[in-house]
Amino acid sequence: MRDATLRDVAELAGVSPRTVSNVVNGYAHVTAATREKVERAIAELGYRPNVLARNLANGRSGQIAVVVPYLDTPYFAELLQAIIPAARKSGYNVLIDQTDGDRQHEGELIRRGSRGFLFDGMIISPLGLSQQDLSVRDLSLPLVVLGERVCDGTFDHIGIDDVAASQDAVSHLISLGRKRIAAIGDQPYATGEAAQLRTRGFHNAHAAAGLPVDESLIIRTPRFNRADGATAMAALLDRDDPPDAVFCYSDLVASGAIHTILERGLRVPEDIAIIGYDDIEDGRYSHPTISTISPDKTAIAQLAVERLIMRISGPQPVAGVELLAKHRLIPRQSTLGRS
Amino acid sequence: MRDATLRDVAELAGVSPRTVSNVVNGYAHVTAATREKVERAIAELGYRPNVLARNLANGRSGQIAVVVPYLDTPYFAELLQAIIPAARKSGYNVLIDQTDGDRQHEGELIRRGSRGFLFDGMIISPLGLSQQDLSVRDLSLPLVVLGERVCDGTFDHIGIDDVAASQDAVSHLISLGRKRIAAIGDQPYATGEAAQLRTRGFHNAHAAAGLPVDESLIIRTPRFNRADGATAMAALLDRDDPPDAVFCYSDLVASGAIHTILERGLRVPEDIAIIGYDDIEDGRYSHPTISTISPDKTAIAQLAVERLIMRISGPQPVAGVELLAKHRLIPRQSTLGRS
DNA sequence: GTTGGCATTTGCAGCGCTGCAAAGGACTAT
DNA sequence: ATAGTCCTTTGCAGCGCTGCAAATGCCAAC
Repeated sequence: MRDATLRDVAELAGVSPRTVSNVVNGYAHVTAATREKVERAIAELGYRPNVLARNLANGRSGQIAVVVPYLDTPYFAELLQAIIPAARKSGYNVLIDQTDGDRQHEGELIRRGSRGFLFDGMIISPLGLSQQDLSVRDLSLPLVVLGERVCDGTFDHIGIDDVAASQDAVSHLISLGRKRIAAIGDQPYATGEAAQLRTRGFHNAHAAAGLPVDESLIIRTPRFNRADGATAMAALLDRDDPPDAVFCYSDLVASGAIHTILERGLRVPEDIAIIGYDDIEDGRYSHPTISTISPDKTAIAQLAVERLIMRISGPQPVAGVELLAKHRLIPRQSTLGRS
Repeated sequence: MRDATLRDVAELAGVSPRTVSNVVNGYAHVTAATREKVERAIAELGYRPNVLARNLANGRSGQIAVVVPYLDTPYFAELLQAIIPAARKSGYNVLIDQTDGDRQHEGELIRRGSRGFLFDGMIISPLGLSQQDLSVRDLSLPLVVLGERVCDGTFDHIGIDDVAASQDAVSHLISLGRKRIAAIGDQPYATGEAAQLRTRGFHNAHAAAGLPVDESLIIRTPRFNRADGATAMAALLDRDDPPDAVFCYSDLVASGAIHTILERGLRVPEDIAIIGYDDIEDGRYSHPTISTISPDKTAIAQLAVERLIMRISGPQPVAGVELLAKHRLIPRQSTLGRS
């Protein structure tokens, strides 16, 4: 049978459709008697407002898009897990998009491609987009950018202090007496900003300790995944002078690196200490457990949603702000050993 | 500035709005000349069809909901990663919902709660819902159920042959000469159907090999996560007669179990062999790598989307079918050792 | 008794698009 | 010349809801 509409309810309750709408939307000036009549009719007919029609009428979709490069990367999955409830609490649905880090795809999204009317705003964690790409986007799209990007003032940006966090990680390795420290995950190109910040933190930590940096120990990888970590680590181990510690730019990289080390019969952390980045659940259960930098994901999610909704409902344009969530160092077995 | 509408384009091109609509939708009988005129106008105005309005007009939302218990469980993340492109290829957007396995939440969804008009159909991987819950759903909602559930004929169901797969896993352990084999992940209650099927496979394998089953080695867990695996394994190790192999009902459980074993200074697989289920990426890089049952996730995703779309567009009602995707045993270090 | 003010309810129009069916036009067959 | 056919384009109405502003009713105040 056809779904009940506002009009059906109105008829049954003996009021105008507009009044039913008022009741449904919690409009203040409705007498208790009317409200009750209407509510009874609603219950009787099993009426549910048609979100589509509502959205069309008021020009809002009630959905926000969250765009990540890879859904199956634990860090993003965990972040999404936090974003969805935060958005729902504010009455928004989340539309998830994965781009595989494809610049074109990401570009189409921020220019509001074919599906542009489907969401009121977007939280994006760009991988392929450069700073420049971001500035030619559809400016009418409320946007919050996650991850390390310098903010150009037209959108909001939320992340953690990558330089400081990386410095913390490397200082931790140094404090354990490690001298030859490698880094896995540097990226030279325009879109590798996050990587570059981490590399800067790597240098800072050395400088702070008066330790020289062996540039050849900074390994570049195309992505931050396990396979890249494993490969890069293999290259390091093939050298005559392998490192005694490695700062990995993600926990996945760390996981791959550890895999390679153990495969070769070496020990973590006795032979080589490893620290990662992101604090994914995996690292708390792997063997050894992985020391890491833990960004406050809940805070990031919360901030991102709040900020986006503010942009959606508030008057445009608002100057973009840069918000930093907290992070902390979590030492585990991969640096401390089994205690 | 206001977005261009169909009418704007029509005016500029000097045709009726309906004709523009025809062009946009690729209606066959439009002369090349007209089509070109319209297309030029579209380009000039930067017109993009308003999906919301379109959906309202034709009564379709163009979105399908995919409901999983936990987004950050690698298995579901990997499955989603496969479902999204499959759906998009057919012109559908995916709306992701996580329920935390909450029965109420899942129940509201399949009864088409408040957001009911937002999607045309649903793919759900239920955790809290029992067979009975599923049958009182909104029957007008095209539904595809994932995971192990017996199909009641009103919806489609897609999974793998859990009993056979589990039997394969346990037979593998037996073929390696293991005698005291434990199982972690059994669930007695109505919603633990998947677990019960796996337990049945566990029994079958023993029977096939003429090996007795020690029922006390079948450990129940509330969920299939790492923490549960770790706890259950600890209980097994605390016994006077610990097992020499464990069949874990998910790779996460296996990961947790391995964690515990290694923490206690025992070796995998020398002391205890472990096999998991799901083939998540994690297990290919952990140490040791985890032997597992690999369900064909791409096939599951493909089948689920195809079947759902068929239900959405086809004439209702169609009898529910039971589709099985392939699975295979992937032996790795956690049973074979380092080769 | 009348007026003003407020609480409550209503009608209208329209969000931007498509389904439907029919009108118009060109062409062929009779 | 006329009817029949097919291709192309069009108009109408309406999907179900809300913004807006006006209408209605009620009460206190004059």
